[in-house]
Amino acid sequence: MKQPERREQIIEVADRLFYEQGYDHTSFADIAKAVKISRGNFYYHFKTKDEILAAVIAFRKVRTKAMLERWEQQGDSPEKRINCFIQILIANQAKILRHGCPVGTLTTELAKLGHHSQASASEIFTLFREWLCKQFEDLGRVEDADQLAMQLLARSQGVATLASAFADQSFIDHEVRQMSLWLSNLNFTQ
Amino acid sequence: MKQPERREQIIEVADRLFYEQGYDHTSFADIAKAVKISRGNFYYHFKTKDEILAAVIAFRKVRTKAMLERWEQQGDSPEKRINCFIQILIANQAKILRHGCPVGTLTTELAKLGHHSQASASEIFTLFREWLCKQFEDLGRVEDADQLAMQLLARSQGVATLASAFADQSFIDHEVRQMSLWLSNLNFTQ
DNA sequence: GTCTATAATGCGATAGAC
DNA sequence: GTCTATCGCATTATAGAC
Repeated sequence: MKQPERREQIIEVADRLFYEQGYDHTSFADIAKAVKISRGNFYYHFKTKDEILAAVIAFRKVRTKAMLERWEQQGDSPEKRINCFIQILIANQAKILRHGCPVGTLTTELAKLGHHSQASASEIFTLFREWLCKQFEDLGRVEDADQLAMQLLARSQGVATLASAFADQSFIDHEVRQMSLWLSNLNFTQ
Repeated sequence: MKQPERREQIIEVADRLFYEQGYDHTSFADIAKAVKISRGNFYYHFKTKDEILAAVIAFRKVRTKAMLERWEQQGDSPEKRINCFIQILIANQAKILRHGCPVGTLTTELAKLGHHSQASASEIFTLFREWLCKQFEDLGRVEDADQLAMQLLARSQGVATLASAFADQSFIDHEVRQMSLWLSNLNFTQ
C-alpha cells in the first residue's frame, strides 16, 4: 500500500481506539493489529506515541472544521445552526453513552498525564467555542456571545459525561430538548 | 505501624494519586513510594489493583455522604443547601483546574477501560443526585426535582471539564455566579 | 514498505527471609 | 508487618533481513 494511504489508515484507526479505550491504554500492538500490519512496520510510519497522538489531534481538527463549515451552510438562521451543534448529542448518542465526548475525554486524560499535547487537544474545544460565539453574535447577543457559547459547551459536555456514567439514553433526549427550548427563548430573555 | 492505620494511609494516597494521575496510569510503585513502603509490603495490604480501586471508591462514598450530611445541617433553607453544592467548584478550584472533577474523571476513565467498578464509581454521582433531588423537592419543585438535580449536576460537571481544558479560573467564578442566579430564580419560573 | 527478532524497561503479582 | 528478590508479561522502541 502507498505511504499516504497507510498513514491515513493508521490515523483513523488510532483516532477510533483512542476514543474507545483512551490514549494511554491503547498500545501500538492494538493499533497495528486493527490495521493488520506488524508492530515493526508501524514504526516506519510513526516513530513515537507522541507523534501519532499529534497526528490524531490534527486529523480531528480538520474534521471538526469541515463539520462546522457544513453546519454554516446547512442552517439558514443562527438558531438552526446552533441546533446543529446541540443535535450531535443525538447523532452520536450510542458512542457517547459508551465512551463520552471525544474532545472532553481526551483533554481530561492528557491533563492527568501531564502530556504536552493537552493544549493542542483543547484547541478542538476552541474551534467549537469560536463558531458558537459567532452564531450567538448573529443571533443578536453580541455582548455575551462568548459566555453563551461556553455555557452551551459546558452543558453538553456535562450531559455526555453523566449520560455515560448512568448509561442513560433518555437523559440525552431530555437535555437536548431542554437546550433547544433554552435557545429558542434566548431572544426574549436578554 | 498498625494494620488499620497503614491501610487507611494507603487508601488516602491512592485516592489522591488516582485523582491526579488517573487510575490506570498510577502504578503500585507510585503508591508504595508515596507511602514510603516497599512494593512487596504493599501486597500484604492489597492483593490486586482492583481491590485498592474498590477501597478508594468505598472511601470516597463515605466521605461524600459525610459531606452531604454536613451541608444538610449547615444550610437552613434548601436554596442555601444547594448553594453549598455549587460552591464546591470554588472551594476545590485549584484542584479542579488541574485534574477536573474527581467523580466525573474516574467514571469516564473506568468506562473507557471497560472496568467492572465503573457502575460502583457512578454511585458517587447517585449520592449527589439523590441529595440534590431532595433539596429541589423541599424547594417546592416536586414534579421536576430529579430533572433539576441532573441538570445542575451536568452543568457543574461541564464547568469542571472546560475550566480544566482551558485552564480558566475566571470561567468557574462566572459560571458559579450564573448557577446561583439560576437557582434563586427557580421559584418564580415554574 | 513490510517483516521477524530482540533489546530495554516497567508493570502486576508471588515467595520467602526476618 | 516489612523487606529483598524474582517471575512472567506487556510495553515502547530498534536492528536488520527481504
